Amino acid sequence: MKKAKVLPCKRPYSLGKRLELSDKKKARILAAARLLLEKDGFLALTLEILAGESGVTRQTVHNLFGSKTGVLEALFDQIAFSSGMEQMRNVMQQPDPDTMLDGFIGVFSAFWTKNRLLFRRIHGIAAIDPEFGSVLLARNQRRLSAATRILSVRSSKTGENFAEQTAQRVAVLHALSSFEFFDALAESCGSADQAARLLPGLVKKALGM
Amino acid sequence: MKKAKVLPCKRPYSLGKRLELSDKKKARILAAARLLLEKDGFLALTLEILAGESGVTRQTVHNLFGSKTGVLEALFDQIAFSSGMEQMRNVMQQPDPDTMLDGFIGVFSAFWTKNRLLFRRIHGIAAIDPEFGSVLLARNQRRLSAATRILSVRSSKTGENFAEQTAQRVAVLHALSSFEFFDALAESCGSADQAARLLPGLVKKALGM
DNA sequence: ATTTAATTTTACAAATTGTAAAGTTAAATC
DNA sequence: GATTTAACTTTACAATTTGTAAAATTAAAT
Repeated sequence: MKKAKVLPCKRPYSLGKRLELSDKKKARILAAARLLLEKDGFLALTLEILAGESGVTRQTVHNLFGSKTGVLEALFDQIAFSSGMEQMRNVMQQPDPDTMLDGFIGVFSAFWTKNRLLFRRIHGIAAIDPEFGSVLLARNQRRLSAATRILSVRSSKTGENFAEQTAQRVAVLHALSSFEFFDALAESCGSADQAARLLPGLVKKALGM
Repeated sequence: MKKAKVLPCKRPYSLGKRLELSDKKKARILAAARLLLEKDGFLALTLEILAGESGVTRQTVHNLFGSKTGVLEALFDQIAFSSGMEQMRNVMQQPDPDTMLDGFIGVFSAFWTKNRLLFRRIHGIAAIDPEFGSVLLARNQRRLSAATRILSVRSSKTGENFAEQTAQRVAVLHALSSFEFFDALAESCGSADQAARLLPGLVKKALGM
């Protein structure tokens, strides 16, 4: 005789501790993904290895992130929204545009330094995979609008209000504060710290300040 | 009765026309690889599709290039050693360092402009795959030594012979003449041509000239 | 004790890269 | 023109990896 399958009458159920555990696993997976990505690169990072390093099964990775690129997008979001970037708030509230500019450069130098290898991989993925590339555009956009604001405020304060020149300066500042340039400069200098020391003066000279 | 298999007594054989045909196929494959790479990126480029577009079988691609990355390395070599770069000879033979510098910037601006999408992909692959990354280092090295020469000659002519400052300038010039910076600047400006127009002045200001 | 849902286990399909062998074809040589 | 040579194709197969799906397990919530 079959056991009659009882129809589940829905009962309220809050996740509580189970959600905590799940979040911890998510965090472990992202941490492992970061290490593996930095160490061996995107091609060598398989979900099998990632799951093994995280202490879960491959299917759990799928359940939590949907796909391989899903893991990377989550990792990118985690980095972008947390460590180091919250200081941009303060920077953008400074009254003096020169102080803003220094803060802007400083925050991004620190950010690129801290996450250099990871961003190199992530930008690499964006460069080879147009679909993933769109993920980065939003971030770039925010840096662009910050650069625009800084230079607009400055040009209105100094009175030199040529729209064209400001647009050109914005482009230059945006390019000089990009990860790509920072990484290239750090490579040329021999260290990210040296690049961070060089950058502020370089930017000012390039902007003609 | 079996046909006795005749032992091949080696006879001289020069490839002649067959080599030509083979080279044409190679060229067709590389051309198709470039288009596909630029259009859809590295992940979407499969050997199956590449073979189809080139009018050969997948195994022929393997025979000619060994592997997928083999195709890319061959493509990279083809670009790096041919189109546009031969002008660097002339540039480096100029007597005046300022002329050299202008030529240096000009040649690379044109080179990056011409191969922008392709280099974006190639640098992307290098960024995600450490093994492939080493392929780019040699090229970067040649640009670095050119930058070093230009600035050394210049500092010895102007008399300002501080080794430290020259080293710093070399690093800056190397970073400002990198593909990564050019691509970022072109993105900010809206076009590669505009970036190419901006770059010479920017470099001079950044180098304090 | 029962219900719930996260996680694991297990199984499978599809795509892709890579390898290998036999057969085909056309150029080069005699 | 017949034979040799090697590029190329055809065909087949193995390995890896991603992605999907269902049942079984487990531990938390009720």
